[in-house]
Amino acid sequence: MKSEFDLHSFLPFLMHHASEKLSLGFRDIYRDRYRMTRSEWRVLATLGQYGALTATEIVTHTGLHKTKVSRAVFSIEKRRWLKRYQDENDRRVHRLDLTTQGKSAFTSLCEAGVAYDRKVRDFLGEDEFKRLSDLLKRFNDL
Amino acid sequence: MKSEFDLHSFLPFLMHHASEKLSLGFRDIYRDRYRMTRSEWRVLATLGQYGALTATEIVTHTGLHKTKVSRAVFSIEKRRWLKRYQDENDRRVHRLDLTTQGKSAFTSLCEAGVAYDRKVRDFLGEDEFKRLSDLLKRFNDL
DNA sequence: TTGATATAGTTACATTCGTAACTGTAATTT
DNA sequence: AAATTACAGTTACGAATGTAACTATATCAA
Repeated sequence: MKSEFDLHSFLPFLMHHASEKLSLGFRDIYRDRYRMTRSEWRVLATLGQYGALTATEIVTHTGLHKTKVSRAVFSIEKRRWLKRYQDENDRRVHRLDLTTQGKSAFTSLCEAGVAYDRKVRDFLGEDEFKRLSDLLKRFNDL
Repeated sequence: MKSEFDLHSFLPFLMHHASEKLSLGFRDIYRDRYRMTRSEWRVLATLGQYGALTATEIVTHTGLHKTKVSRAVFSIEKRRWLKRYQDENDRRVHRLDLTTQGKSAFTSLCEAGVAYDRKVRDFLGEDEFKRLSDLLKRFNDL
């Protein structure tokens, strides 16, 4: 069958491959160290970085589906890595805040993240790394 | 909490976002047109492009997990878009080949793929598009 | 006020996924 | 050739996912 279409040069395919390779490399770390899922890692990282947030704010920051956030929050709470505080003005809302344990897990994974980042930078080279980051950011506007 | 780590500049995160944006844009097409999943689309595209293959060869080409391929093949077969032919020399193996209907679905999606590709090219600009493709390909060696 | 609409977050359900175990066949070793 | 090992592909099962429906609360409009 003849065609001008080639799956292996199709950008969604290429991008997905690269993305999986990259994500799984880091996932091994948080999975092996803490048995965390990707959603959990992202929620932890967001709370670690921005401090106390509501679930909806986490959705905004991460782009995760709200059910994923809900479940991730529940499971992080079960580990006693975060606590909920009911908002006084709006009782639908819970402010979510990492506990000391949660913060220390976050710190530990941040270090791993920085190391992983360095590894990728070295692999691509600093210029290419920067170029790729900039290109990827453009997709927010697609 | 202070840290040199920033989730929003973390390459796995950036890449995953861009990848989802890109993949879902095209997924809408094959999902709405044929109610296909991503695995099914990839299997179809691979068979369309390379002609008759075995399931293992599809795994090699696509990087899909073999259970995904097995299920996708089954479901494409159910639509009568492919037929199996048992290999004469090795009875474990099935040669998978698209039917006329399968080929015509492939052709139709190829056209959509080319159009989508053009849209992304226009968005990024030809040079940047090329640069991005090349960068992504490097991740195969990571 | 009351009724309608919107929002925060959770839950139920059906679908999809990955791991591991399995079946059947082929290749290799003894 | 019998026993072992390797491989193609499928299936069972538990975990994760997305959609849609739901609960509770807040906001808006009449």
